[in-house]
Parts: sequence; C-alpha cells; structure tokens
Amino acid sequence: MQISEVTQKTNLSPDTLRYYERIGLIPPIPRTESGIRDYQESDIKRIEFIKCMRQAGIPVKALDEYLKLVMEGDATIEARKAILVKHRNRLQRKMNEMQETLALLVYKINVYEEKVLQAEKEVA
Amino acid sequence: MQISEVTQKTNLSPDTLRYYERIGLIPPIPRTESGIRDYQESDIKRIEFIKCMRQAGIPVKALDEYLKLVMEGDATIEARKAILVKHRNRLQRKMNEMQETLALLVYKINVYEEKVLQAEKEVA
DNA sequence: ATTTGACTTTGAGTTAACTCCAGGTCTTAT
DNA sequence: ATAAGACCTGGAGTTAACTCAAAGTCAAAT
Repeated sequence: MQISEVTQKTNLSPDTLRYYERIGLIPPIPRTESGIRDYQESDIKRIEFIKCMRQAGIPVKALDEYLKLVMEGDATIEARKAILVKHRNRLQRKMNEMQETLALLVYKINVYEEKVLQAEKEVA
Repeated sequence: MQISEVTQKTNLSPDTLRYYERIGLIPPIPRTESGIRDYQESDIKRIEFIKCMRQAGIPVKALDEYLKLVMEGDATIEARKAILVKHRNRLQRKMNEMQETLALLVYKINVYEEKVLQAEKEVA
C-alpha cells in the first residue's frame, strides 16, 4: 500500500512517515520498480505503536532504542522490558502531575463560575 | 528575595526565571539599587502556578494570555474562564490518551514477564 | 586592595520533532 | 502527447522552550 493510504489510516503526514523511516524508527520500506514505497500490514502495526507512544510523550529516541532491540531478537528481552518499565514509570509520574494540575484548573474554573454568578446577582 | 532563593523554592533555573520575565510571563521584578531582582511572595505564587501548568504541558503562550487578562481586572473574567476551560478539556483528553498508552505498556511488560519466566523454565 | 561569587544584560545556541521546499520522476487521464 | 497529480530525494527551515556564553557590576571576605 502507498504512503497516502498509510497517512489515512494513521493520521500521520507523509513527511512524518518518511522522517521516521529516515531516522530508522521504521525499517526501510520496500519500493516498487519506480521507487515508490509499498507498506505492509506489519508496518502499519509498528506505526500505530509508535504513534500511540508518541502521543503519550515518549521520546522518539527511546522508541528507536526499543525497536532496534526488538529487531535483534530474543536475547534483548530483558533490556526491552527495562525500557518499557522506565517509561511506564515516567508516564505514571507525569499523569500524577497532570492530575494535580487538572484539579487546580477545575478548582479555578469553579471560582470563576461563582464570581460570574455573584456579578449577575449584583446586576439583577 | 534574590533569584537564588527563588530557584531553590521553585526548582526553576535562574535562566528560566529571567526568561519568563523577559517574555512577560512574570511582571518586571523590582530591583535593588544595584540592579538585582527582589522577588516578593506574590511573585513566587505566580511562578508556582506557571510551573504547575507547564508541567502539565500547557503552553507558555496560553499562560501569557491568561496572566495578561488577570492583570486587566474583572472585566476579563469570562475570557479567562474560557481559557481555563479550553485547557482543562485538552488536559483531560491528553490524559485519556496517556491512560491508553499506559495500559498498553503495562500489557507489554506483562508479556515480557511471561516470556522471561518461560525462558527460565526451559533452562531449568 | 584584590579576589570571589552572585548577580546583571544581550544575544546567540540548543534540542526535539517535525515540516517544508525545490527539482525531478512516473503513471494516468484527456 | 501532454498535463495533472502522487510520488521521490536531500537538505533547509520552523517552533517551543529553554539554556548558555561573554562581558560587566557589585558586595563581602581575605
């Protein structure tokens, strides 16, 4: 399948897809005779994984490390697991921080709500 | 209080503090005769607020907008509230995404866990 | 009296992760 | 047969948010 179909399926721009390939995050995609990329389902899966991790803020570099280990086979299982655990912990911490910020936002919005009600009362 | 004390209290670097002031996120801090910044408690509060929001990924630009409205007084309450609501929603959505990613990470880590156990079994 | 260390300014440099551009090729519809 | 539209490459440009460096001032300790 061509790059345009992949952009549809993944919502990543062609530029981003080519960028990921350039930096080695995606393996070199096979080409047709005329040099056009022909993506496989397995590539889509990998891209979906990358997209999911990227949305959560996991850096490209970490994904690159991880995916290179995946390609090296079973000997790297422990190392891979360690990477995932590290980022799971980070993500968990980040979410805790965000939860606090969210609570503060909710609180502040409430305060404004009350202020607006108060102002309306005074006008009435 | 001097900048070094503020860096201690907030864990932000002096460069970051000066940067925030330069771009107007923090009001111009009054100086001593010899030109040294003298922060007040109210500045600390504002900095803590900024830090909290930044940690959750809310862009500097949005904070700048918001804090400028705060300085304009009560007429801007609705607009301020709108900004907070917008970012509360974004934050909530982002956290939902991250929750999914977290679940995937946890799942994958489990798979690795089992693989390791399996390998140990085979060796034994 | 001079050295140390914290502070100042201005402007430039860095990093991550894209994103865009110019110039070229290939396939397909008119 | 040619023009449109999708694709290609290599390299440059962009954006956010810092971060650093150079050159200078000032107060306090030796």
